[in-house]
Amino acid sequence: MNLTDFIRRHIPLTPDMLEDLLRVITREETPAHQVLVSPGQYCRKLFFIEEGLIREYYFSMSGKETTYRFNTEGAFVTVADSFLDNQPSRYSLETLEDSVLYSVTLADFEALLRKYPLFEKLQSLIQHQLLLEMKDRITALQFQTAKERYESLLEDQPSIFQRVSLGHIASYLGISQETLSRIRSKK
Amino acid sequence: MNLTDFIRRHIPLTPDMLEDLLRVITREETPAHQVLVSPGQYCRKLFFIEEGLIREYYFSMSGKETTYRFNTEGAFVTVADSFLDNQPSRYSLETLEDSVLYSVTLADFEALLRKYPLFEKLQSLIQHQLLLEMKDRITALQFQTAKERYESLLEDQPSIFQRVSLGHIASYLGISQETLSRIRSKK
DNA sequence: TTCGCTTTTTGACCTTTATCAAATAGGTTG
DNA sequence: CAACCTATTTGATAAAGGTCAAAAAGCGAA
Repeated sequence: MNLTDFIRRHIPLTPDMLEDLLRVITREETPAHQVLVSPGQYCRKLFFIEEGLIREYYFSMSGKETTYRFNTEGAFVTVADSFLDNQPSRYSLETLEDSVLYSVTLADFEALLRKYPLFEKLQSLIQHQLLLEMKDRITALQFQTAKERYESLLEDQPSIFQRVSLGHIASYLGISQETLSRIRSKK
Repeated sequence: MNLTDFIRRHIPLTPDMLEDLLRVITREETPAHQVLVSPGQYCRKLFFIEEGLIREYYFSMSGKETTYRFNTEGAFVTVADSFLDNQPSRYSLETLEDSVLYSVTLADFEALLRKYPLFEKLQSLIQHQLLLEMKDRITALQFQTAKERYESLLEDQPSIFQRVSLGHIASYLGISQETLSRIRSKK
């Protein structure tokens, strides 16, 4: 999924807009298992995934690692709290596959928004999707069983199971790897 | 906490802005245990709580009720997915105490944003706080124990325990009321 | 103060999930 | 193919939390 195609799905891109957009975005090819952001660092970029997979994760006080979210082709990714508020990140980002990414800095993105208010439509679209997804996630973690959450993920992002190791998926679901393995074998 | 005072904390309010603001907001005094939004309804208002407490909750397929969030004085409240995307709400809102609320419709709020771009600062402030809070909540539900989540709530919103019944708090924490009661007694 | 209602606590038991350890399966490289 | 490394599964046991039922505590109204 190409970034400009993606944008065109939601807003019409004039030649001027496209030119200014291309001026501020950077294309980068990143190998698998590359850490893009570590705890304490500033996440200064908003990424768009043209190809590949990025995992956002978190270290608990005990050093245990938990997957916060998987992002695949067509997704915008950043460590929101760090990027938006210019704070050191508590989360990490890493590629789990060879990836093709586009990135833009906050300043450039905001300049784009000011020059072409139409981009705000795109921004609010992304924000609203994110918000809805987070709400669903919270209610799921609150009252669904591990098996139900597993089945939801299987339905929503089936490809994840081919692309990501069980341990990462288990921590995303909030359960241990062994429990996930047992849920799977009973099907 | 007064709405205009709240706003003044973050952005300077000119007399013009204030006048236009007052023109679009409605003050309402709502008794306790009043349902403001039910599933299937459209949530057309953004509320500001001057006084009182609003609970946002959710019915699972089995009819079980889960508290999604508590909101108190100084908070902006709405059913985000319904308000922003003009969809029927899957969540409910109810007052748990006699409350003094201010409300504004989406159209009026957007008109205000267009006329005074400074209000965007307020908007993004609210959105960012919400986002951060939701992220924390997700990671907490993912890998913290019930006791740890209880302790976090006790630290972040101690007054909730004086104001809300245990059942509501338990579902907010993702545990049964009995478990919460046992956690409390062991302290 | 007592009755009735609601909320919270307690007890017994059961289910789910975590943890630790070991076995197995899969893949990669020499 | 063999050796090695990593990921996944399996088994045994323990801990956490759920469920159901009943008791106790709070609280308002008569």
